[in-house]
Amino acid sequence: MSDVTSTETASILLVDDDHDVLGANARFLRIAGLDVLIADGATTALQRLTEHSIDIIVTDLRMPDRNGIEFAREARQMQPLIPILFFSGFAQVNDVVAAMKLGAVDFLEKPVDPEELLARLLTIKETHRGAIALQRTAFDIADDSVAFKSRVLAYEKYLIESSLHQHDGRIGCVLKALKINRRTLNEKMTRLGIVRTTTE
Amino acid sequence: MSDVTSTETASILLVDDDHDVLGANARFLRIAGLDVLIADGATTALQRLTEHSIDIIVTDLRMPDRNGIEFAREARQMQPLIPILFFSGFAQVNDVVAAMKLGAVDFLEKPVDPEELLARLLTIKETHRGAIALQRTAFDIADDSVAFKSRVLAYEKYLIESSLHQHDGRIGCVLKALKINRRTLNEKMTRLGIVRTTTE
DNA sequence: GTCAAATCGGCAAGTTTTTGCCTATCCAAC
DNA sequence: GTTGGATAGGCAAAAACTTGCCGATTTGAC
Repeated sequence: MSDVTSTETASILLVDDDHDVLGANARFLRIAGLDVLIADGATTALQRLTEHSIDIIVTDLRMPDRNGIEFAREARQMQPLIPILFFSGFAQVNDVVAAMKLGAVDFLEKPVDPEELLARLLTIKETHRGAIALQRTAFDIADDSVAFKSRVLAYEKYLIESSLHQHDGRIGCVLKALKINRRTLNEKMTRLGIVRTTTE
Repeated sequence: MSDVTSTETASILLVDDDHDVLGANARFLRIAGLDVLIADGATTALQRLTEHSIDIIVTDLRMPDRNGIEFAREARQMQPLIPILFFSGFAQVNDVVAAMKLGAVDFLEKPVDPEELLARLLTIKETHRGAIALQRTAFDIADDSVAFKSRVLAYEKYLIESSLHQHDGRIGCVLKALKINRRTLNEKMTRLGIVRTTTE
C-alpha cells in the first residue's frame, strides 16, 4: 500500500537552518523517491506553504528567525491538519511537550539519521494519508469555501477514513470504534465521498 | 450534555512510588479541594481504576512494577477518554514523545511543584470537562457517538478558539476568517463553552 | 442452491442546527 | 447625551442531520 514510487509521492517541506544538513537530507529523501522542498528558516517555510502543496512538514525546533513551535502554530493555521515532525538537538522536555501538544506527529533527536527520518516519513504518510489527501482537495477547491464548515467536514472525512484504514475497511469495527450509528456513518461516507477500499 | 453528578470536584488518581512525595502532593491537592486517590505503583493504580470513578490520572513515568507508558496503555484500555498527566525526573525525549503519542495531556518534570501541578490539573479539568462528563455518564446513557462526535466537537472548538486567538478576540474578524454566520458562531461558542477573551 | 453475516440505501419521523429579523447592551467618539 | 460600531441573544422558519425500519445485495461457507 505504501508505494513510494507511484504518482502518490508526498510533498515534504524540510526546514533547517543548517544548509549542509538540509541539503544532505533533502538529497537522501529525494533519492528515496520523495518530493522534497526545502527552506532555511520559518519565514521561507511559511512562504513555501503558500506557494506549494505540502503534505508533511519536517522542521528543526530551533531556528534563527523563529521558534519552531511558533512556526508550527502559524503553519497549522494555514493548514490545520498537516502532519508536522520536529527534530532538535537540544530539546528540553518542555519543548517536546509543547511540540506534541501542538499536534506534532513525531519528534526526532539531532543528529537525524536519514534512514530513520525516511522510515518515520513513510509511516506518517501511511497513517495520515487520509488527512493528506483531504488537505490536497480541501485547499484546491474554491477557496471561498475553505471555511469553518469545510474544515470540519475535512476533519470528519479524515477521521472516518483513518478509522476505516485502521480497521482494514471493516465497517462494523469502525462503527464500534467511532461509536457512531451505522446509518449515520453511511450517510456521512456518501456525503463526504468516502469509498470503502478493503484489500490493500 | 447533562451533568449527572452532584459533586463538581474531579477525582484525581495520583501514582508515585515515592511515598513521601506522594503523601505531600496528595495532601496539597486535597487542601486545594480536589478529591485525590493515591497509588504507589501501577498495579495498585489499575486496581483503583476498577474500584473508583477516576477523572484524571497523574503518574510517574518510572515505577518499580511497571513502565509508566505501559501502565497508561492499560489504563486507557479501561477508560479510553481519561486524561493522563505524566511526570518524571529523568525523562528522555523518547519517553516524552511516547507518552504524548499515547495521548498524555501534559508532562511535568520532577520535582513537581505542587502549585504547578494544581494549576495544570485545574486546566485539564476545565479543558476536558466534556470528556470527564462523558466518562462519568458512560454507563448511564446509551452510548451515543461519543468518539466521533466528541472529536469533531473538539476540533470545532479548536478551530474557533485558535481563530479567536489569532484575531485577538475580535468576533468580526473570526466571522470573516471562518466564513461562518454570526448567529451560528454565537451558538457554537455557547454550546462548546467558549468564552471570548481579549488579550491583555 | 441455501443460509448467515455484513453492508447498503430508500423512506419518513424525530432532532438539531442554521439563520434572518429584530431588539438590547456596551463603549468609545463627538 | 447622542451616535455609530461591535456583539449578544430571543424567536421561529427553514435546512440539515440522525436514525429506526425494512428490504436488497454481496460474499463465503456448507
